[in-house]
Amino acid sequence: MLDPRLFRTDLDFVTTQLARRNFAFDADAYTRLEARRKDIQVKTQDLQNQRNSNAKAIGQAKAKGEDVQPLLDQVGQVGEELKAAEAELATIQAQLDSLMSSIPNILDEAVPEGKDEDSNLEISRWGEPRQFDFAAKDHVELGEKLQGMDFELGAKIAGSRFVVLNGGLARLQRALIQFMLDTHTAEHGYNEVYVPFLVNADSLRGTGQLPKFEADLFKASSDPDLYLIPTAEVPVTNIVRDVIIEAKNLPLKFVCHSPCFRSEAGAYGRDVRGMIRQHQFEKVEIVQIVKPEDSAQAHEQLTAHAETILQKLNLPYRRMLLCAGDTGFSSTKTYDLEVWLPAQGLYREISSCSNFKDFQARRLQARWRNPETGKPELVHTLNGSGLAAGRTLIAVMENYQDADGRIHIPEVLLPYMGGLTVIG
RNA sequence: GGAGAGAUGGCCGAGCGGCUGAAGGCGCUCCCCUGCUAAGGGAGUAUGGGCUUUAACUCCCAUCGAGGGUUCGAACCCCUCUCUCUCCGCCA
Repeated sequence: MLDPRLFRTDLDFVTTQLARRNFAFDADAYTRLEARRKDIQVKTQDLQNQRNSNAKAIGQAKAKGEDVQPLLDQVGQVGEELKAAEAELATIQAQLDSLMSSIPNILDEAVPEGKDEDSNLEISRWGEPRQFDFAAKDHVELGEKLQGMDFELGAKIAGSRFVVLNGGLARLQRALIQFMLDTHTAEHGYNEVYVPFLVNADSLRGTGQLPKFEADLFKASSDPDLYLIPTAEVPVTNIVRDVIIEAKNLPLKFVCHSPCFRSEAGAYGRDVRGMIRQHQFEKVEIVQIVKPEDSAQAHEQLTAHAETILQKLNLPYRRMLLCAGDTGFSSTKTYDLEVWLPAQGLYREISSCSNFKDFQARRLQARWRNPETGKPELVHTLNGSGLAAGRTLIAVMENYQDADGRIHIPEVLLPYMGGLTVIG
């Protein structure tokens, strides 16, 4: 949710900024709605004021033992009028809310123009892709050969876009998760949390998945309304919903492992092969809640924390700055980390690190008390994958394979593998 | 799943249908007093909105778990829901 004041003070700025995203904002419709809201709100509050002073007068007259009947006769129609005005205000307010919550965040100045991923900007590269003296196999082939990755079984048990991992590969994924959690808590100062994997609609509104992206979610129950989380970002960021945080407690840094569930509606035919795009996958998420002045720096830092994982695993990657058209709805600026997949010979998204500034905080009413003003002010929220475990598993398999299709365990994972050094 | 009790400011806690946005206490902030400490005295201390062509103040509106209702008027009465606690049952 954007700042309503920005709309009142600089509507042109809002319109041109949203156009960068190819978001057509109807400023005239907004202006008309806002004018009506103001009108009716003033009228409603006027009537409420009348009602209150009438009621007060009756109360006082009664206390003095006077006859209140003449007063009662006077106030008759205020109630009806007020009721109508309140109903109208509620309708307009709902329209305005629905309009406002469908508007994406304003992009950071640094975000390059462009309509899709082809315009994303490469910021840096790390690591040298390994030279293979044999034809590198992809993870599907490797997984089947090792009898550690079974998509048919996943399909039998659940359906398409599900997988069953077995033996060493299942353990390798768990090792990756453990390694990531340990690194972020011990070296990067994050606090590990365990959270609900089913969330209510309020939480999804807070982080921006609702109302616009319901189709991407799995709804688990209608009474009560519960959804499977598409990312731990949702429950973790909602820790601070409706909270006023003391300045001394900032920044808050959370790390959380969770399964993620995505319906991938609209992704039919894309990435059908293998574990790239599943309905269920494991991810370690890092989240920061910071003072507004710190968020730009925190964004760099948080992205570097995710990069550390790739570096320790010795997986070549590059950092991309997403262009205007590719940046997510709630984000002002997003870095994607893309890991090298040798079988396909390309870099593939494995982490997405975003600065939401106050966009989520406004929906969440997540605030801090600014000691300078003594007033509650909105915090800035950030998050990033640190990393997507399923895709990291793929990257390790493909980058650490040998000519016989065996997977060598990266050194940093050895302590988590119970003595296993090679799978296969 | 069954039976019962409850939800009021940062915390505890009072609250008769009518000057109650809310007593009192604790905490916190500022001031006074005291040689230091302790104690004492005074003042202040919710959030959002109306609000925009400045800012402050005054003013107005809303909010006592949430949503409806009754009423001229609801923290208080009625209904629905959510959550918490106690006991019983079940369970990893």
